[in-house]
Amino acid sequence: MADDSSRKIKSIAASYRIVGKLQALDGAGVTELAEQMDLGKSTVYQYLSTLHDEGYVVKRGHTYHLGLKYLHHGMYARNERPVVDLAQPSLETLVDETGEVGWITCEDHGKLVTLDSMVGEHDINEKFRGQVGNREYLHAHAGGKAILAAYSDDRVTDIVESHGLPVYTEHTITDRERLFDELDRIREEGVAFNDEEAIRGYRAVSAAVTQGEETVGSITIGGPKNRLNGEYYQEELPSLIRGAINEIELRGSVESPWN
Amino acid sequence: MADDSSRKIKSIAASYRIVGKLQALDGAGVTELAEQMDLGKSTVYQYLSTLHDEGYVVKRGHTYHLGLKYLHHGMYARNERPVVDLAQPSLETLVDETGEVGWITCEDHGKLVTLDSMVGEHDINEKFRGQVGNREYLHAHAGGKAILAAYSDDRVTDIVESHGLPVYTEHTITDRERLFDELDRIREEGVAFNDEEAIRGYRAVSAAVTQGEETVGSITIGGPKNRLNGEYYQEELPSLIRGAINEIELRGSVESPWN
DNA sequence: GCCGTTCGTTCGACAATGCCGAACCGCCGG
DNA sequence: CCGGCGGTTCGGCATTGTCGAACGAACGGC
Repeated sequence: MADDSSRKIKSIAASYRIVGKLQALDGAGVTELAEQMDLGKSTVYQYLSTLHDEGYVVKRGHTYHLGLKYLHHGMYARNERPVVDLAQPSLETLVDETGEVGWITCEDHGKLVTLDSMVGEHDINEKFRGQVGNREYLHAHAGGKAILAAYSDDRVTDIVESHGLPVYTEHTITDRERLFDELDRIREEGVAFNDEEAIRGYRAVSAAVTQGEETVGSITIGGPKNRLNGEYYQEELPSLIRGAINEIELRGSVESPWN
Repeated sequence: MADDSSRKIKSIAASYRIVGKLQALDGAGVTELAEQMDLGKSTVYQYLSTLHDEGYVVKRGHTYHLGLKYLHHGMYARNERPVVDLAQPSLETLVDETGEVGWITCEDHGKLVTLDSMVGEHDINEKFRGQVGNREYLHAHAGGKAILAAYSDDRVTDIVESHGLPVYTEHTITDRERLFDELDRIREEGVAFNDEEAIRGYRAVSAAVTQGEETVGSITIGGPKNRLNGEYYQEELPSLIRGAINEIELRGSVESPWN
C-alpha cells in the first residue's frame, strides 16, 4: 500500500501536506514545519510563500496560518450539494418539533461530512453539537450508515477497504459482515440508528436523501441516550424522519420535474 | 505588474487556478478546462487526478467538481478567527432586538470576508442575505470601512494599491482622498456607514472589533433603505452597535485577562 | 451497425523547475 | 558585543512537470 507511484504532481501533494500540518498545529513557523515534515527549511519557505501569494495562507508575526480562501471554496462546494437546499426546511421543522439536534450530511471521498447542523430547544452538551465541515467515518454514524445502505455492495466494499472500520466505543461495528447485515436491515426499514456507536451516551436516527436515482446525503436527528429511548427512539423518531424524507423527495421532484 | 518572477512554485499556482476555474464554471471536464487555461489536456488531467487523489476534487460522471475538504480547512480557518466567538452572542441579541440582518466579518488578504450572518425577523430580500465565505472589497462596505479605519494609513494604502477602488453604485467611494476623509470620520465617530455604496437600496452600520491592540474584524447591521433611515439609521443603530462593541470588548478582556 | 466525433486517459522524452545546502539578515537575551 | 534562533535569499544539480501523440470508450446520426 501507499504505492502512489501513479503520476502525481508531487508539489501539490506536498502543499496539501503542509496545509494539513498547519491546521493540525494551529499555525506554525518555517523551521518547525521543516522539522516535522523532513523537508528543507528553504523548501518549506518556498511552499509557504507561494501559498501566501495565492492568498491561501496568512502570516501572523512569524507563524503561518490557514487563510480564508478555503472558506470560499468550501462554502461553494457545500452549497453546490443539492441535499443542503433540499433538506433544510423539512429538517428545520423536525428540529423545532422534537427539540433535538439535526444534521445534514453527505459522503465525500469515503467520509461523512457535516454540511449543516441545527440545535433545537434542548440545547445540549457542546460535545454533541455538529461542526460544519467535520469529516467522520461513515460506519460509526447513523447518517453514514444510511448513505452506505443506499450504495451498492461494491461501492461499500471499496470504501471499507480504503478507510477500514476503526473502533470508537464498544458498540462500534468493526467487522464487515456485521456491517453488511446492518445495511440490509436499514434497507428494509428505511432508517438507520446509531446506538452509542460513535460517542458513549449519544444516539441518533437517520435516513438517506435521494434525488432522482442518486443518493445525495442524509438527515439525522440525534441526542442523549437518556432522552432518546423507548418508543420515542424506536418508533416515533424513525417515523418522523421517514415523513421528512417523503416531504423532501416530493419537493425535489417538483422542483426538477421529469428530469 | 503581474511580475511574479519571485520564486514561486508554478504548479501550486496552477493548481489553484484550476480550482478557481472549477468553481467559476460549476464543475468542468478536462478538455473544457484545458482550452480555457491554455494548457495541455494531459497536463490538466494530471492536475485533476492529483487533486482527486488528495481528496480536494470529486468526479461526477465526466466532470470534476470541488470537494468538501476545502470546507474542512475553511471552517477551521473561520473558527480560528477570534472575532467569531467574541461577537456572536452580542450580535445575536442585537439582531433579535432590531430584526435586521447581522454580519460578522474580517479582513483577509485585503478583502472583506463574511464569517457569519444571521437574519432577524424582517426576513428580507434574498439579495441582502450574507453568504459565509463571500469575499468583497473593503471600501464599499460598512464592515470593511470600519476595519480600514482601525488600520494605519500605510496599511490602508497598501490594500488600496493592490486592490483598487472599484465602483458598485453611484455612491461608492472611488478616490483615495475621499476614502481617507471617510476613515477619519469613522475614527472620530466610532461607527461606519454604508449608504447604498455597494447595492442600491441597501444601507448598513458597522464597527470594528478589537482584541487587545489588534483589530480582529467587525460587526454590521444592515437592511433596506426604506427601513434604515432617519434617526433609526443615524442615531439608534450606531448607538446599539457601539453598545455591542463595548460588551464584546469587556467580555474579551475578561476571557483573557492581563494578556 | 458502422463510422466520425468527442470525451477521458496513458505514455515517452526533453527541458524546465522544484529542491536542497549554504550563506545572509534581523531580532533577542546575555 | 556576541551567539543563537528565527525567516529569507541564492545558485546549481537532478528531478519531475509538461506536452504531443496515440489509445479506448461512449455516443449519435446517417
